[in-house]
Amino acid sequence: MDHQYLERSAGFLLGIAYRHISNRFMQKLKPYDITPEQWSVLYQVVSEHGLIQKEIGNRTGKDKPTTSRLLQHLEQKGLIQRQIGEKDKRSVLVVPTEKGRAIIKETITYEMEIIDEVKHVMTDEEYNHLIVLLKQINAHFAMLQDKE
Amino acid sequence: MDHQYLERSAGFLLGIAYRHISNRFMQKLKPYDITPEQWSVLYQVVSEHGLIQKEIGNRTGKDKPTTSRLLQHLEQKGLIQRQIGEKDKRSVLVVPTEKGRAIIKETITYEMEIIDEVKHVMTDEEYNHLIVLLKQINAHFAMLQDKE
DNA sequence: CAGATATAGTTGTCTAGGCAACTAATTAGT
DNA sequence: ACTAATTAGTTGCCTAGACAACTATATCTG
Repeated sequence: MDHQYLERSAGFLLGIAYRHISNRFMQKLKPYDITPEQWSVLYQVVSEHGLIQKEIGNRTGKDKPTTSRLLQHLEQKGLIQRQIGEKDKRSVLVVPTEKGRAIIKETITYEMEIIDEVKHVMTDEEYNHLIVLLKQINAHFAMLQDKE
Repeated sequence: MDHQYLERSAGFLLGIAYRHISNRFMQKLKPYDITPEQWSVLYQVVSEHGLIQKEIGNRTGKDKPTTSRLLQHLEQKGLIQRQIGEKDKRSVLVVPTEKGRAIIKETITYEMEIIDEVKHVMTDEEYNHLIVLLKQINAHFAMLQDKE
């Protein structure tokens, strides 16, 4: 049994890379009392006003319970507000607070720094290719899920 | 604020891809009562007899507490055994049980199936390139950690 | 050799996320 | 219009993982 085998496994390497990048971002976000996952959700809320939770989950690749609880945390921290949908009363519309907007504005540069760090070990062209490949992987597995 | 921005973020897309692949593997492993993360640790234990926990953590990209608890789970399931190092009594040597070996042998094809699925949305050349890029990212961030 | 430092591992606490079970509101089907 | 099926969201339970604090052994240094 060759222990090097996993070194050729995309899933395995992807997990390690994700944890590295997430941890790096977390370090930078420490002064703002927000985690990378909370950041990605808050980012969506700030970028489009009044999204429903389902759509936020879709855009961030998170399931309903995870989205629900991340939003609970963001609400407790006073970064978002939730209101019941007027048209569809099952849904919850999410809007950012001023504090929420401010945090994204102040921290967006850190996210860009992470991208720059990744780009340090490859060419721009390679980075773009990486993005394309990751999107293709995500589209493929998202499709598989929907089929069920 | 453009919500499409995160669509260009490697860290963000990496997280989604990792979760997709991990979930897919988890489905396939369900009959064997083992998770993808436990699998990756067990795989290392099977591939090299008598590794210490630290080394297993290094090879799987996991920290000490995570490795410790994953091995606790594997031990409870009777897939590995732990023994105190003879030379260095701080360390714990990990060896697989017959049951542990058997599970890896029976499930290695599922891991290969996942790789094949990923390869369905790209060429072999692109897959190889993806692996190289991920390794470069991992090497970069691993280096940053060691510096501290 | 003694005291300081480093290393291997464990445990506690918290967040993220997967799954299942649940409520409440909406839409389909007859 | 009424029941059935679907959809949005929440909660509980479990695993993974980040961090800090801790124990115990090993190594380094004066």
